[in-house]
Amino acid sequence: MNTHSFLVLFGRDRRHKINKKEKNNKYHLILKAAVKVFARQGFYQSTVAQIAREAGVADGTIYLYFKNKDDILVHFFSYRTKQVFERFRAEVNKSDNSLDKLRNLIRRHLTEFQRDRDMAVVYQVETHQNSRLAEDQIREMSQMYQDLVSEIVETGQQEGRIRKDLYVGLVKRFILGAVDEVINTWLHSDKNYDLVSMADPLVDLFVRGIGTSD
Amino acid sequence: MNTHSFLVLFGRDRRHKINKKEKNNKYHLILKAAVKVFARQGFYQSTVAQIAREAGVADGTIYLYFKNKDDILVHFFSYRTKQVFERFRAEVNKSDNSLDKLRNLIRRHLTEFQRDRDMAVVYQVETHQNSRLAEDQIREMSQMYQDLVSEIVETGQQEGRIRKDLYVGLVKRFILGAVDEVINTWLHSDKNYDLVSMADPLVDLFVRGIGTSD
Amino acid sequence: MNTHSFLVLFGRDRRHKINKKEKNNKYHLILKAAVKVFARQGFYQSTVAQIAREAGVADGTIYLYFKNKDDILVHFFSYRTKQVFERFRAEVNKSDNSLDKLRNLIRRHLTEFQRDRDMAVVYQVETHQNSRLAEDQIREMSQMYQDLVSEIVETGQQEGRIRKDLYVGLVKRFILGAVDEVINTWLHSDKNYDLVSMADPLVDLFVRGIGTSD
Amino acid sequence: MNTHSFLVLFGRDRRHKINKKEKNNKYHLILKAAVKVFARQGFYQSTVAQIAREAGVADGTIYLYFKNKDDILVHFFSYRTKQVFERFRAEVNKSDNSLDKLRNLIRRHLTEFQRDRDMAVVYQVETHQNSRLAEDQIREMSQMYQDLVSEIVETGQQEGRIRKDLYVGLVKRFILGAVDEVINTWLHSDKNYDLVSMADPLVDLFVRGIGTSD
DNA sequence: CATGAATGAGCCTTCATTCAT
DNA sequence: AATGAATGAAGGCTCATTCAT
Repeated sequence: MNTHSFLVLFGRDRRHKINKKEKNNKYHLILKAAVKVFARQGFYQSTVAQIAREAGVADGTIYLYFKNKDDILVHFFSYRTKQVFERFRAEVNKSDNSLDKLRNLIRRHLTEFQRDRDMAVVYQVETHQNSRLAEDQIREMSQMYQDLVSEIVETGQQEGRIRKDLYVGLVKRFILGAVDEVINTWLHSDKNYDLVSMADPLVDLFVRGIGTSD
Repeated sequence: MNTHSFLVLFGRDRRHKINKKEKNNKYHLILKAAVKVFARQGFYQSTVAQIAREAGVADGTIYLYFKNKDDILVHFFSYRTKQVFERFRAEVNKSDNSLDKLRNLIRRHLTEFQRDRDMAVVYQVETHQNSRLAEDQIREMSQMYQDLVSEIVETGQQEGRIRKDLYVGLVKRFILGAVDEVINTWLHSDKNYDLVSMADPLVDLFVRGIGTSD
Repeated sequence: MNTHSFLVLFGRDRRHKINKKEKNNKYHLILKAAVKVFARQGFYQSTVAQIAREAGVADGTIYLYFKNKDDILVHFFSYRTKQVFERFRAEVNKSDNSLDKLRNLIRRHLTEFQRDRDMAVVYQVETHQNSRLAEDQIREMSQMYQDLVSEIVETGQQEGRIRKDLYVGLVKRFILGAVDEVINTWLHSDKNYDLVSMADPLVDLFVRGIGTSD
Repeated sequence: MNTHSFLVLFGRDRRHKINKKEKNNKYHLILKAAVKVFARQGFYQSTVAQIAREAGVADGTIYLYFKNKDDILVHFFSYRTKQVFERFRAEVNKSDNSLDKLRNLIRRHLTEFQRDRDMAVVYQVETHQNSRLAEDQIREMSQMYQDLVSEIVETGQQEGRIRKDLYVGLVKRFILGAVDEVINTWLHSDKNYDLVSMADPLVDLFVRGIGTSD
């Protein structure tokens, strides 16, 4: 007996809630199917019919949950990706040490993107597009990430673990860019290596650079 | 015997020369127009008619120089972008010192992408797509870039300027990723700052990292 | 034996009455809502969902009272409009004098159409359509109207008040057409004048024409 | 050898003109086909595919000549119907006598609408619609017609042939309405009688009315 | 070589209708 | 009886590509 049947048997009066959940389920069902299709073929190469087929619903059903095709992408960013980025913050907060914060962030980043490859692909593509359909959502997430790095750098500088002569704006791009590229390479590879194992070497590069100390 | 066969028999040489030149001109004309349109609207959002209008030719003319719409993008990568990447090599060769090589590479990279913004946009988008129309070309260029970094790292290690305990494969992504992100941010900004000025601080980060030495 | 059969056996009368009344209520509710929506947007531009919303019922409920969308229009004509046209007859019967009959008819016509603007619009549109969904109903009403005019003319001819050298078939169209156009103009105006006030001048035109007597 | 090949052989220098005409022809071809389909099924029941088939062109070709489906109707009114209404004016100008002017107008009206039945149907439907796609064009034509009637009435009043105690605004609707209804009835009949033969009896009704003189 | 009118496959979206609840 | 989520057929429109001139 699983959680669901438990609710059915003992939680009858929660009927409305269950319905709510089922409705929610279809929303998520379509969203997940859409991201899968987008990941495989790209947004513009994907058809609503393909998404519907992937989700196992009729074409028209899509429009009960999303305004139009574009809207699916917007929802993906404002729901799924935002969710992931909020986990990043939680991870950073787990430690007080700046370098641990950084390591936690990178590890989590790679972990989440490895776990949900479809999300990773769509995220990569869309954030590098010029005319971004989910412009606002992307900007918001980017800001969230940069704030985390800012916080890490500031903490590190106070601790004396991070250099004080840094242009923080550049550090943000430096870190995000490197992580993105590691993910991007993984996505275009055969993916038969562990993405998360890149975290520690990467952090090492961030902190110590490639140069010798002298 | 019609007009055409007359020219074929008696006007061959002259005709061929003129055609060659015109063809070349129009080929580049269309290519440039296409990249401009792609940069503005994305590949799939751009229409052949728009490219033709931008180039000042008829729609049908496009098909005298390119097999189809996809082919334009392939040509862009195999012609224009390859050209740029070859300049990177030349730049790296200008110095014997590994860190100078690196600095030269990054500077040239930023210089070229700042100079031709349309190319930059199309390059960014296309290299992050999953289903890459110009798969082969992109792979080739990526390889070219990575070879440069490999060479720099090896040189540096021999010189004692670059750490020996590095996973070179990761260093490549580390560097390319950071540069890409700096460019990407610039492309999505108001572009009223000098991209090339990011080169030296970036190289400094690559070499020394963000950590304090102790 | 279930709840339903219990009611069938012991509660027949009461149940039927209630149902009949509720059904009737909802039937009229939907019909009125439909006409309102049709008047605003035209039949084909109106959706069943809009009608349902306007009536405050669920989409599916419509189909408990009407076979399909077309059927609503048919019912409108066979119920509402027919009702109106029957009042015309009553009005004509109120007088024995042919010209009074005519005046009463025109007045009533304008009065009813001014009172129920939605009906007026739908009637106007539908009677001028080529492929009439409510073909039979419209034909029947048209016949009803023409019979009234026939009767008026015949009475008038016997009284010596109406010319005997008339092609009665044409007179019918002459009168109905003029009234229709007066209504049509009113419907497309700002409607801030009294439609009924047109009755007497109109009857005057019907009777005396625009020419001088000599 | 047919007409076409004759032109090809001997009429070469008219090449451009022929093209121009053919182009024009396709515009008219589609317009005519569209009106035919609209007349048969109504605007909203007609599909672009049907129009294309009727015109013998591809669906997409429609959009080379018209912005969208609505635009076809607008063009119909601003081109074809306007043309007809301008002939009305010419006809009215043919005589100086007010009653002859009126007779000429009515005759021409019935003649043109009998000649082009498709136009007649579309005109009837569209002018009685509430939400008129060709609102402006219809208003303009209506005005044109009313101006003609105004002119006729004024002339007649000066001549002493038309009563001076008339509300001219009503006379316009009185006349147009009756004519419209005569046409409307004809359109919904088997059309095996001559519409134009209604002109004289109708004018007689307009001028003398149905009443006896005393 | 160059043109651009014509094509028609394909896609997004709407909406009348059904049916499980 | 009533609901409204789900369906899927159908239609307007776009646009890459062709080909007669």
